Amino acid sequence: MVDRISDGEHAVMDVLWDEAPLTAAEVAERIDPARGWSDRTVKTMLARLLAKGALAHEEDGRRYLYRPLVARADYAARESRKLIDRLFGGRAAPLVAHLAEQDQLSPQDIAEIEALLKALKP
Amino acid sequence: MVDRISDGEHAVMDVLWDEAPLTAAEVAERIDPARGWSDRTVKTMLARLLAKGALAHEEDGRRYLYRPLVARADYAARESRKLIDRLFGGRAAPLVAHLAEQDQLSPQDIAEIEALLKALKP
DNA sequence: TCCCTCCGATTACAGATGTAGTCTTATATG
DNA sequence: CATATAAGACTACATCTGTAATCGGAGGGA
Repeated sequence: MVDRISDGEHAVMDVLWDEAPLTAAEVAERIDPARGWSDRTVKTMLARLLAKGALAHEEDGRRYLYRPLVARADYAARESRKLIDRLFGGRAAPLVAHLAEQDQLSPQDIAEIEALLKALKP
Repeated sequence: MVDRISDGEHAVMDVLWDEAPLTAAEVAERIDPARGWSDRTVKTMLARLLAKGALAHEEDGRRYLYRPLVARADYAARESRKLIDRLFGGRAAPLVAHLAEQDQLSPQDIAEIEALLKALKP
């Protein structure tokens, strides 16, 4: 049911992934001010996310409390897979290789990833 | 100038990243048949990619030869960075951690990445 | 020479997206 | 009690995308 979360919708999900449930007004307060959104825009995003099943809402007096229905990790997994499929032939290693070539890995990143991989090995 | 390459446009870029220059008809032949596109659709994509500066074309008699202006690696870098910024707080290590947790790394991936990282270290 | 065909250019049109504005209704306040 | 507000519901509208169809001109065959 949750087809695709657009970039704008993602900003709303981000807020609710950090803290939920929240009212529409509370979500609007927490949206990255850099977007310069009016609260109407936030309400539109909430309505669209509800319609596509990414959020649930429960009544709280005469307003709603919104809560995510998709987990951030699930969404991240889907998006990562799409990127890897589209750009790296479906395999993760070329993505890491790519990041490495582009110097997008700090020494700290490298250390962390090595530790991770070590832990993964049988 | 190359703002965003949509999913459909990406299918066309993929063909031209593999082989260029090509005529519109040649691109159409090479598009993944799974898309079921008419050649009109391919022409539309070519026109849009031209307009947004992702392709160049040169005349060849009464038709054009198209070639990419953005490199696949550059595009991959931009898209990877966007994903990492949006979903992983701008750091690559959590992405790899995430792939690991989701069992999206095969033993071969792990071996390859380890070798890569080893080579990166001073 | 005249028409058919193949190409690019232009136009179409519905659904998604960004970005709100207006309508309706149920409280809260004077 | 009457009315101003504030929430959600519905509507708006331009742009981007997917997916073509149509128009107009240049070459090639009859």
